[in-house]
Amino acid sequence: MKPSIPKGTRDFSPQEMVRRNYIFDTVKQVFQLYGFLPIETPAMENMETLMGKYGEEGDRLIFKVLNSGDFLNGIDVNELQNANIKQLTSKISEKALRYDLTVPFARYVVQHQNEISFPFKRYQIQPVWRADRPQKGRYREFYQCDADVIGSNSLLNEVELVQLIDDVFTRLNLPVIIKINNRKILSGIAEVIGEADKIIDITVAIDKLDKIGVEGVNKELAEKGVGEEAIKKLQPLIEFKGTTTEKLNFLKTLLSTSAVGLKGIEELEFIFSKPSAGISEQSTLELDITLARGLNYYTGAIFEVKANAGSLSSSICGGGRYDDLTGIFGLPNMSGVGISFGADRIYDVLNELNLFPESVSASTKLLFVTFGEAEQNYCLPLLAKVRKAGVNSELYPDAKAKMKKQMSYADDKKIPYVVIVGSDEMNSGLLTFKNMTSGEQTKIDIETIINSVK
RNA sequence: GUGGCUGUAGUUCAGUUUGGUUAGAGCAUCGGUUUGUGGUACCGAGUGUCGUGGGUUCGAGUCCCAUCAGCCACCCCA
Repeated sequence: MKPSIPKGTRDFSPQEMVRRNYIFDTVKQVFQLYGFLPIETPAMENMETLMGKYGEEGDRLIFKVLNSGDFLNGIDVNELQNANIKQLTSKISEKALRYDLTVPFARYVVQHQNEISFPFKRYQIQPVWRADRPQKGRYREFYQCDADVIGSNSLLNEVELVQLIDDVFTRLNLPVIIKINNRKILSGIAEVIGEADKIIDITVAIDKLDKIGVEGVNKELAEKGVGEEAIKKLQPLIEFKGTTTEKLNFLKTLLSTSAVGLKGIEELEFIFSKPSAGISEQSTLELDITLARGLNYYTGAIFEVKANAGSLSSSICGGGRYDDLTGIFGLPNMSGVGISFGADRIYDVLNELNLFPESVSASTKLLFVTFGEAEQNYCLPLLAKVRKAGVNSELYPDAKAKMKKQMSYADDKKIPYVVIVGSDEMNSGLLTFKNMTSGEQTKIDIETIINSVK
């Protein structure tokens, strides 16, 4: 059998893991800096926890887990043949792999509401799974790094999240463009053009503007049954260009008859008025009226971040405010706002742009090379001493291995120093100490070695 | 769910156009030159059901059909 792994999944070798940890560590540090606390939730959730939260497309992409044991128990042949997939699925599968971290978090909050003091700021870094067709920047198993504040309506949370995003990407040295919009504005627009019930179709179409252009958007709108008149009304909005202030003023006129729309504008004005605290020079903050985001549960601000360099055009971070995610689980009036970093996509971008720092490794510094068991025994206490001094070190384990083999091992592992021990060294107590970068070697005692390696 | 491209050694690929003897190369791995010296040198070694199944043919890695897998794009998304 030829070994392989499922489509869309990957192994991570040491070099990749070191780099991935660099991303996770950076994100985690910033999360903690902003006062978020960690939680974890199980890989699997009950099916009904997940279904229906992500739209129709989302349901299709949820990985279902087959019931254990005789999963066909109680299913008759007719049912199998008539194949109402949805109904059948619910009978043979009660669990599913989590699709994101936000919905499990909402479930967690409801379930643990009595232990939590609100507002609750949590972060969560775990893999999620989607039964999507893999392609560039898209995997079936990938890590999300989420930070959410729940139980607070304050728009200051939105402001903080923008700064947090900026902080993370500044630390990663990655120039990004942070786009903001507000679902209320999109609702207002749908309302004003008289197609309030088509809000989802309209936002999805508008979202594709920079990809398929004005004509493409209009075509899609028409296909979805949006009236000609309504599409016409939409044009000035789609084509509008200007500064943030200009955009907001323009929207105020356009949405003057929509209470929701005006509320959305007010919220955005607040957010844009605050971060005088500062976005770093390498990041751009932009109000993008066409930003929509597919997830159904967003109700207020929405965020999306794209790398300002490199070939990956999809978003590397996204989020928004949801007013009633916990309502479905029985806890109403609990507003939350959060963002999610896509670690794997960030990795791809940093990798392409060569932005990983050179020295992100904590590997072995010193290797003991010996000629046999006697030498190994002589080295063991020395090894313990070196480790006690806090130096990452190891002893080549196979006593019969040739020197060449041991030296190659050090070289492959990029171990900077080697200590060679044979009978001479054991007799004199002066060990051969070799600097693998310069090739120089000297005979010194173990204390001197520790001091020069530290 | 829709469309396009690609499957040959551990890996990256050549060979497919125009069917013809024993299917090659780089890298990696292992061994040796050197029983106490790596990264540079030289010598040597090994591995393939040519993705799978069927068909055409005297003969198929090469042509045809099916199937599976991977990649890319759409949809959607981190």
